Amino acid sequence: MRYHKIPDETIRRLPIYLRGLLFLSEAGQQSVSSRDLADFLGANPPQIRKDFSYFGDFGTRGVGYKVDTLARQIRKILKLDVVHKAALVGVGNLGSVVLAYQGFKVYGFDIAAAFDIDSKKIGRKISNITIENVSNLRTLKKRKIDIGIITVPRDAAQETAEALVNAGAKGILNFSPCYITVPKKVKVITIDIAMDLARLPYYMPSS
Amino acid sequence: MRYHKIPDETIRRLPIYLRGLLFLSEAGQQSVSSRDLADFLGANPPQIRKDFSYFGDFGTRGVGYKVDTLARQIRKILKLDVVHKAALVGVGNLGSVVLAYQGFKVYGFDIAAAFDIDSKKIGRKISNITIENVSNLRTLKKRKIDIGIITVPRDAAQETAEALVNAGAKGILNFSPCYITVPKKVKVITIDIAMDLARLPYYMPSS
DNA sequence: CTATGTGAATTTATTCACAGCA
DNA sequence: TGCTGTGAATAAATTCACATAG
Repeated sequence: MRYHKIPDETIRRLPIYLRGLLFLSEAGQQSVSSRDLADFLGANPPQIRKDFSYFGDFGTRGVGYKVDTLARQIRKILKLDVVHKAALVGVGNLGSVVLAYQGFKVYGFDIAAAFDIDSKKIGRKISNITIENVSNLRTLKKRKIDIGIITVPRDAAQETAEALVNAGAKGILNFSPCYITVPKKVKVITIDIAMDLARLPYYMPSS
Repeated sequence: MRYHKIPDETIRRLPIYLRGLLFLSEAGQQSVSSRDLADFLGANPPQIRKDFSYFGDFGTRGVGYKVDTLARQIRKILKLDVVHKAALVGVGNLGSVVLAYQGFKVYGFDIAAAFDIDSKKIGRKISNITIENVSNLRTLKKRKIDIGIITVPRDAAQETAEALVNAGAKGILNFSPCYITVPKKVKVITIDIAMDLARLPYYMPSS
């Protein structure tokens, strides 16, 4: 293995591989070939092998990959091998669901705090998290929280992002349907499910 | 403009452009340059121009693009200029939120039906939709519903997909964290927000 | 003078074919 | 023999530079 710049597309796929490996591991499978994994995930084998090869020789020729070992390697590459604490801002409909969602845990995420601006919500508990006033955001650094999850209405997204960055957030998961500006060192990933749905008809046969 | 195969990446970006244009339109802006739109969306100007150029000459040199006209063009390209009826299967936590979500309407989507397997839920109403028994799925074609939204637990995702395809679905939005197999003519888009969150730490400075 | 539209150059990503190791 | 790892070939996407139209 020689030095290669790692394609962003490879990074985008690693969580998918990890998801599959965790499933196979739960199912008791110990070893998997690139072909089997590809079939399981709807991917293609050379792609998988090349993606892994950027990081080292993870497999055994003639055999395949050890499921658990590979999962651990990917976790490490993605820096998911340490717990990341996150704070959610905006406990409305969507925010409540994200807060209650259990699917983050397996990737090492712990939503450790929730904030809202509505005094009627403050003090209430959802999924064992007490909702705090947004003015408490400044306590994030002290609490070792470095990820922000934005589930406020669109108009408030930019200011929320800025508050999170000021409070020390290094990464932001933005559920508001808009672009937000942050300092370069902060990584933002925006999720807008309507955007995904919106390209479905293009690919659908016109009947 | 000559013939070009249209990149998938362009299709992926069109909804983002549309989102921005709709916002600008609401704000009363009539005209926009590729530079302004790029600034607003966090994109880059030549990219935007090239993307549009695949479909025709939408702009005016020296001036820019007419916001409303361009929005209408993109809608047409994405086939969002007709109403698409969708059926949601699995009215749990996530399903209820998706059902109540108003953000799809602006792109011409109408969640016209909801199904669940739990008899306690059947007959209840959410967002003016009465939850039906999944056995009613076979009525989809008659009701001109051609999009399925899967919000069932992972174990039930594949069978739900098959039921939807049998009922005539041409496109599926899958919220279950797994790959689902369908006939080639059916387009599936899978959304797994944990996948997006999972690549955030990789890009975050190690502090 | 401004901002689009686009061929050409460049960069990035995928696929292929097969050498190499268990 | 089987499946990985990878350089080379191919394909796809982005960026650039600038001719062109308003």
